[in-house]
Amino acid sequence: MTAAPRKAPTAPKFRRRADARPDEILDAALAVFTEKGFDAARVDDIAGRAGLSKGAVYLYFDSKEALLRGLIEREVSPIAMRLKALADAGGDDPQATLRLIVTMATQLIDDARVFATPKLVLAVAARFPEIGEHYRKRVVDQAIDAIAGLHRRGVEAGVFRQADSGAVARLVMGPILLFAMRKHILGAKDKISTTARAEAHLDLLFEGLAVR
Amino acid sequence: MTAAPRKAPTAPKFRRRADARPDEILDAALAVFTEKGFDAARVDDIAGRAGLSKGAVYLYFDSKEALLRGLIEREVSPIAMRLKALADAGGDDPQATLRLIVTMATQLIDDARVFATPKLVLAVAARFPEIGEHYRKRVVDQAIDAIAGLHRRGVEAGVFRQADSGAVARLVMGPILLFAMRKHILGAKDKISTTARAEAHLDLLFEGLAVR
Amino acid sequence: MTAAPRKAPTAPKFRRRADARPDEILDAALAVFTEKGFDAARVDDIAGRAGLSKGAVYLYFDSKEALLRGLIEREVSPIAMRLKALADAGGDDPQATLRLIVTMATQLIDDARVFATPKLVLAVAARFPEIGEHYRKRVVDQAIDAIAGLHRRGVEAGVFRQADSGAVARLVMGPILLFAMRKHILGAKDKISTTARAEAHLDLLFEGLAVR
Amino acid sequence: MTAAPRKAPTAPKFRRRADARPDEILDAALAVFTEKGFDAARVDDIAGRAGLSKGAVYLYFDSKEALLRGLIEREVSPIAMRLKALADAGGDDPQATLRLIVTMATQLIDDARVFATPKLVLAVAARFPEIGEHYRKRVVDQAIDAIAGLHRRGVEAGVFRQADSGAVARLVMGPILLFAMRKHILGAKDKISTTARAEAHLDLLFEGLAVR
DNA sequence: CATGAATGAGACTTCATTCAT
DNA sequence: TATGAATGAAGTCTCATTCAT
Repeated sequence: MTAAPRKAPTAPKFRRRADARPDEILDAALAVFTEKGFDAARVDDIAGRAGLSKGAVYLYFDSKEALLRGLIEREVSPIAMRLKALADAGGDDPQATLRLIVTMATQLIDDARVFATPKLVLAVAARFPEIGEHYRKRVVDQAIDAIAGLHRRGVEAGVFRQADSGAVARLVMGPILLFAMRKHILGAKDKISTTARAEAHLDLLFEGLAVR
Repeated sequence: MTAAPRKAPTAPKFRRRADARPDEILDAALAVFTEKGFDAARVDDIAGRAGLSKGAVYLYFDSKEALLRGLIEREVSPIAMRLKALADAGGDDPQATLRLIVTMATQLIDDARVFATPKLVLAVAARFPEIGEHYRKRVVDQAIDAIAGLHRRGVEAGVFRQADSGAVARLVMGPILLFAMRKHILGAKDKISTTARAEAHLDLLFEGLAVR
Repeated sequence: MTAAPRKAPTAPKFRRRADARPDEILDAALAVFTEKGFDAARVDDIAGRAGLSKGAVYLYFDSKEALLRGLIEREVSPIAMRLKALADAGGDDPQATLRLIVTMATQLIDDARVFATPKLVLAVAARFPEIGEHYRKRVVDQAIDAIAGLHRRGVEAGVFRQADSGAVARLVMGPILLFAMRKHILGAKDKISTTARAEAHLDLLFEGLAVR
Repeated sequence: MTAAPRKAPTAPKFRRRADARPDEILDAALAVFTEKGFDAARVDDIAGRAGLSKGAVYLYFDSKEALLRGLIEREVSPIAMRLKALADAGGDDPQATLRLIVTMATQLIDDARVFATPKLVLAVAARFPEIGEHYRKRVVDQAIDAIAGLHRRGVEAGVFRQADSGAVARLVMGPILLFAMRKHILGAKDKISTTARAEAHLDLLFEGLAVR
């Protein structure tokens, strides 16, 4: 609805920064959403962190929800792309490729900023199921499929044992996710070196548990 | 884990064991919180689902947040207890115990009601870090420790290969969690039989990936 | 959207007044809407005038617009009913009936409270065309039809000259409306006695209408 | 009454006689105000419809309210002038003059653009009483006085019956206003030819007014 | 114990107005 | 002149919380 006559607002304190704005706002939104959750985050906070007034945010995004969706989309796209590439490439030495993937994933996900989006998606998925689903399809399932494909090719090449490729993918990704969740969501503080962790994971992956 | 038992089914709808109330309210709270998230859930909804008026909820709980904390606590306690038992017991046949654990965990976590609390905790942890931490300490880390202990004893017994026990625990739990997350939080619909899944997981766990 | 944790509000100062509330609120709404117009009226004002807090208004009405619609409806219904009665009744002495109608209408519409709703409708119709249309159909056209019918019956009875009944109706109602508009909307202050006005109007009307 | 004339149709869209601007803006303002009402109209809309940026509007008008006042003033002035002329002139044949007035007024007011200002004034008068009053004094009362004067002179000339001149004026204008209001404000759709309507009105008018 | 009317803080969103460019 | 980014006041609506009954 509209309103009674407005008083003269004070002049803007800062001047335009052109079209970096949407991205800056999304950065701020990611930070605040991740910190407080979607609902508890106030648009004011986001605006403040982006160095803008509340109203300015609405110059670029229609609503708080649009902010969330735009954010997820921005974060999802490049990942999805990289994963697609991953899925297609890396076939000649499946073992080495898997090593690389595990090492990199372990390292990457250790970075709070990298895990910020997944964390947010997890928190928000109950309230916005399509966001969760979208993220799954474009990221989680993409990753799983990439690893499953890698496994299948490894089987064909005779370097991987015949097995349920989906289970393999979960065996590869699950532990990494579990660690990230404990650390970034549940506040675990344990300081294990990333490389050690990756090594231990790979070791188990390749050797299996049981003594033979 | 869900609704409290009613005494006489033919009894008037309004008379029940007075002390069942708090539990019924927590049941309702869990349902609504899980569905909508903590912030979006309205106390009114919870009251309604519990068959009470909003005001009545405040006879049993001081605040919405108290509802959340009480809920987590109620759900955490029995699990923590069971996990403690698990950690202490099951030493004589580590392989069989592990099989049992994986099978049961896979099965249990498939049930949306069982995963409701973890899901809620994940969603709420950014806003209430102590809740996340509490849950981690009493549940996640308990489970990890239990499995790690099992592994260590298995190593001593010569049935498990020497390895980083924490990594083993993650290898065991991670994939189960990953699957649950995809299903219950990210809305995945794939219908794989639980037992098949448990089997595949165990197979990989015991055999390792690489051909030897 | 929802929000951060709430502080404890102070207790309600007044106690329930049961189901007179909606009507009291509509009274207040009519007053404030008429005074300031729909947009400039603040729900707070309405609530205040009804002796309630802002929030309480929303216990009874979904939105400010619902308030407006509810209000119009409440005001329209009894008028529509009376007009319907008018249309059906008063056939035996068309001249006397017309005298009565003009006198009463002139008198009634002189009362600012009576003209408050038409005034509001006029102000609001551009923004809410259906409200305008609804009011027209149920009130304005009803009145016009009633008078036109009266004229037609008068013609049949031989007491009114043959003429376009719609034009007659406008000749009867138009001047009354014009006066009301000048007074209640455009702030005219002229103090002509209502009866004198009605007489002058009737005089002009009958000199043209009556058969000679 | 509407868009200002463009010089060369082939000229660049951006160059026009600089002083046409205010008028173009007022045209746009009238359109938007009439459509949505004063409060609901956004300065942005007005600017857009005038082919300018929001900021540019403020180069010509101090505020939204100034826009409204300037608009009313612009629309009022020529009418007021014409009415003054009407009042002074047209004395020799009062009957013919009245015929002319009724016919023209009926025709004119049928045009939505002509009635746009009265419609706006009606909608806005509750919020800005001075505007309503100003409009009444300069337009409504001018018109009434003109007709009343015409009547008086007609009485002196012996062609009109002795009567309350104000009532006569209302009898002349009221029906025309009523029809316009139904059509332009309350959305009535009836398609009666203007001339037929004027004739019917005049017929009724003269049968009562004329000396016999 | 239970109800539900009432409160009031607070958050989202809109938009008149300003001003550097 | 003209633009359009930016501000911030203000208003609608929601909902946790309270308390008379």
